[in-house]
Amino acid sequence: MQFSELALYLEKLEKTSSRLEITRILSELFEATTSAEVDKIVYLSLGILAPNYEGVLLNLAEKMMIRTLALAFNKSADEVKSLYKKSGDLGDTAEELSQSTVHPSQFTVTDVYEKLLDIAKDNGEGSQERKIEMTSSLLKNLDSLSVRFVARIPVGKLRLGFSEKTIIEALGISDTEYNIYPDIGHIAYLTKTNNLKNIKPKIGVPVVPMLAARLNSTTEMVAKMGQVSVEPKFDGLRIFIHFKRKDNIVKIFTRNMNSIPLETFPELLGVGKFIKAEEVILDSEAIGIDPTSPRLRGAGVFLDFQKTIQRRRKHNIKKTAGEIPLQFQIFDVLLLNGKSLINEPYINRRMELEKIIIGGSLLRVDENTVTKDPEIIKEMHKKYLKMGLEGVVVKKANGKYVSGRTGWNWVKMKEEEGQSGRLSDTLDCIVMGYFTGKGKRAQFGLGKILVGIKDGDVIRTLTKVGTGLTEAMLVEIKNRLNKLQSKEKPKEYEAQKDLIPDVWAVPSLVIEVTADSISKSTKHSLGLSLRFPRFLRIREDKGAGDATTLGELIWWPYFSAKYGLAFVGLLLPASLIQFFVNREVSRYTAITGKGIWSGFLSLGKYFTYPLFLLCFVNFLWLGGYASAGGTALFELTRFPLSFSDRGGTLFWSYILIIGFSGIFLFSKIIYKSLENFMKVVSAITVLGLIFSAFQPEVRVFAGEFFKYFFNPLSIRWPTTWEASDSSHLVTAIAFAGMGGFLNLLYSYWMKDKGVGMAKYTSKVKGLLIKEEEEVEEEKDLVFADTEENKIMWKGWIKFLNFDSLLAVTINAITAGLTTLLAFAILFPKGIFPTGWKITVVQAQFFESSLGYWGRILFLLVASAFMIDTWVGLTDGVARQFADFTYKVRKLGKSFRFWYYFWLGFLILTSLITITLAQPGVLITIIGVISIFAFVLYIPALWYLNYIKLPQEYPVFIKPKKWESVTLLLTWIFYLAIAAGYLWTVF
DNA sequence: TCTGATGCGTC
DNA sequence: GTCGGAC
DNA sequence: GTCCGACGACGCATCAGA
Repeated sequence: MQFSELALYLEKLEKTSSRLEITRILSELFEATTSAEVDKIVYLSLGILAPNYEGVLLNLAEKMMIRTLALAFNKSADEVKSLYKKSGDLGDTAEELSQSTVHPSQFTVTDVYEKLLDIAKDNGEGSQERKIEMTSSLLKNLDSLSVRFVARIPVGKLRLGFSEKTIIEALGISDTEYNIYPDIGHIAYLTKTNNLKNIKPKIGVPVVPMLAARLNSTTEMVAKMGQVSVEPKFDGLRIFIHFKRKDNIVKIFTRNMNSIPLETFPELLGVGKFIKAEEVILDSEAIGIDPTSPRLRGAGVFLDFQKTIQRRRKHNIKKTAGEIPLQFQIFDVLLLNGKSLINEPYINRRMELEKIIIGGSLLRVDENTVTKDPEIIKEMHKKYLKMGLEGVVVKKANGKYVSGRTGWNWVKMKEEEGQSGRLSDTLDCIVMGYFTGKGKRAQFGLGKILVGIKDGDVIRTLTKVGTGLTEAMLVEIKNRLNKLQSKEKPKEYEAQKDLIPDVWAVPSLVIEVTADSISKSTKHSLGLSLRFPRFLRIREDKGAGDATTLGELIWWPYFSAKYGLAFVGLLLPASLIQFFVNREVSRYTAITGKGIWSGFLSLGKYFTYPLFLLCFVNFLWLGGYASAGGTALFELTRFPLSFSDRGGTLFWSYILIIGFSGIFLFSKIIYKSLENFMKVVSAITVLGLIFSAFQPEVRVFAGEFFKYFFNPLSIRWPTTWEASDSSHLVTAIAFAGMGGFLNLLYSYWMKDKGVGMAKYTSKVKGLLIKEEEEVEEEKDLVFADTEENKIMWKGWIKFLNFDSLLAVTINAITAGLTTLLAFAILFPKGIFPTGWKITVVQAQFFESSLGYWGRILFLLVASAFMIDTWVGLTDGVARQFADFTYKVRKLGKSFRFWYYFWLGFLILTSLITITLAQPGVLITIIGVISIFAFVLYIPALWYLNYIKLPQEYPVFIKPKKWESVTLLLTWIFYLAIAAGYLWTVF
């Protein structure tokens, strides 16, 4: 057949949209074809030269075709490009160009096919030029209509409205043969020559894979499929393994029926050792495993898709295979010892699988749950998401292996019911410009849009979006953007050169976008991008100034990361400034030997009573620390299995609280045991954080990070501000250096440490420790103005400064490191921890550097850290309260009585309050109140230490002038924060 | 020998 | 991979 | 429900050209 004749058919096909009509025309075409050419016609009309698994590639596509057309029709590449922009189709462009030239010779279909095959075969040095020349001479010798279609073939876009399925229908056959012998050209040939007979899957020939439809309602699943098998969905590569023991044949195919050379996955060379059968075809998902993780019962820790895909390579295989070992999650068997299992019910196929697979670190049969209960599907879905997997695949229990996505046999579910993407929040992005569409989209003049996010004053590209747009929306957006059109790139935009849209738009239009996850990007100027982005809607209510900023993309586990770099600059001053408060608190105790509340009380009840009330309310919520520890333990143990996050957290929190309350009973000097325990826990935490921070993936971010860390002046505030944001920010500032009422605890720890005059007062001991002498209220210990005392005083002050500075510095370091890690690890992955998840997510810091055991270690340390904080606070607060009540009302009870009274009260309160809210919320309450506490009591500290005590004690204890200046500045700092907070909230 | 452009294939 | 349009 | 064709990010391979 002359190619020109085929072209007439193709033109007719292109014009018709009805599939019935297309099918009719195709059968007419096949009727008119000889059996010798039918395969070539089929291939060419699909834009291919051979079935995928033969790996015939032209290596000539869009850009090269533009050059080809320029060469063939004597135009400049720019001229071709601009025509292409307009038509959106290189075939149409080629046709248009070819009309002005003569086409001397004619080619048959076979001629064209063979010439293209020659082009495909060429490679090596100079091949690009030769390919272009060959293609160009082919086009020059065809009539214009043929040129249209031949030019489209290399680009792989025939746009005729049909593909394999329709061809099969046109051939008048069922798809069963094609599905197990997916060479459409050969099938057409066999049909034409009446040789198509029943065949079965064959080793070395791929099977068209069965795909999962999507549904995110579990009840619908059960309604459609009845009894189902629920299985994890891994984020790896779909791999078919063909194995024949005789001659040790191993062949591998992908989802698209491409064959992969066995050298790519050397671990499969010896796969026969793990298969108890002579001959099998297995369906599986290959997924990379973290080689540093221990393999518990053979199972490893999964790497993400980006890592796994690196295994698909030709070079450096050995090294990469060591870094990214693959685990094959097997879930189906299609051929077993010569018998096709395709028509067996799924459950039976699985039973066979379990018999023949020797599970280990190479092959593993997916775990599954057979059920009819939508709730159980939901539970499994939740569980697998928690394990870091993609979701679930739900399979009809008695379904056959049906190639393609037809019917409700396999169903996948990624996101929660009712959600549109797996990202926890949708993003509001600024539309930076648009690209003219290709093919069908060309008529709308817009095919996709370039979208970005504000990063300070600059707007950086995040992703292109082209899916999710209806045709009406294409038009709508185009019209809007034309009004916002800008000849040049707006100067606040930053975009790399292969991301220049056809039309720039001034920042104004905001759209809502969703996606599955956030990935690191080298292509987009933001350094991040979206996996599977899709358009949701135009945000009519938002202008460019309201769009999501870079800072809003993360939520620092310690309340700060939500503002990303914008917050970082505040961190260092916020942690260090508390030094001045700590120092005054401890100074008072060192001089008088008394707790700080005694000092406040000496100032009068009208000041102290309200302050105490505030303090009292504040510490009702300290159970938040215990429940944060509980979250970590629940995550670690996953026990009790059936409990929700909340239930499990409460369960472990109660165990922790009750367990650790023992310290109060048995400890000789409570402060000592707390501090020793804390030392160990802190050391592990800090070392782990430092170690994690030195991992290469974190180091990359360090430069950028520290620039902001040490230069608070470069803080860029997020443009949107919600009341809850203010609370988080204020809390972060308060906690950066352990602030608010917590600073007052210093006084009591100093007392127990016996610093200064406190060494002459008694210490609080455990309830069950026999006490020779009752702990009493402190005596008034005033020392004389002697040279000896002066020297002693200098020593105390040195110690106080050192101790306070040490505490503040450690806080600053941990806070800084955690922010860095959040920025480097959580941010790129798009993990925004909230509520119960805060502690758990931080485990990823350790996991990223120390692997599986790092995670375990972190969760253990985190729970220890949190419960220890709770114990420490409960003890300290009980003393504050006891100090206060003992002094205020002489009820005839001892200090020790009041201490244990408040201890009991606080433990009880913790047990109750942790049921009311998540740990994050509880801790936020403490943080916000703390800021106001500073404003109230810093002046009181000043009065006590700078005015009152110098009147009663020797003059040498009077602080220096500049010290009162630092205290004043500190007070102003907190005053400003508190005022700012009130201002944004109200 | 390195880098950018282009193509192809995975999800 | 996601999504919308045509049938 | 089915099929088709718009569109996404990103990793590796190859070739051209500095």
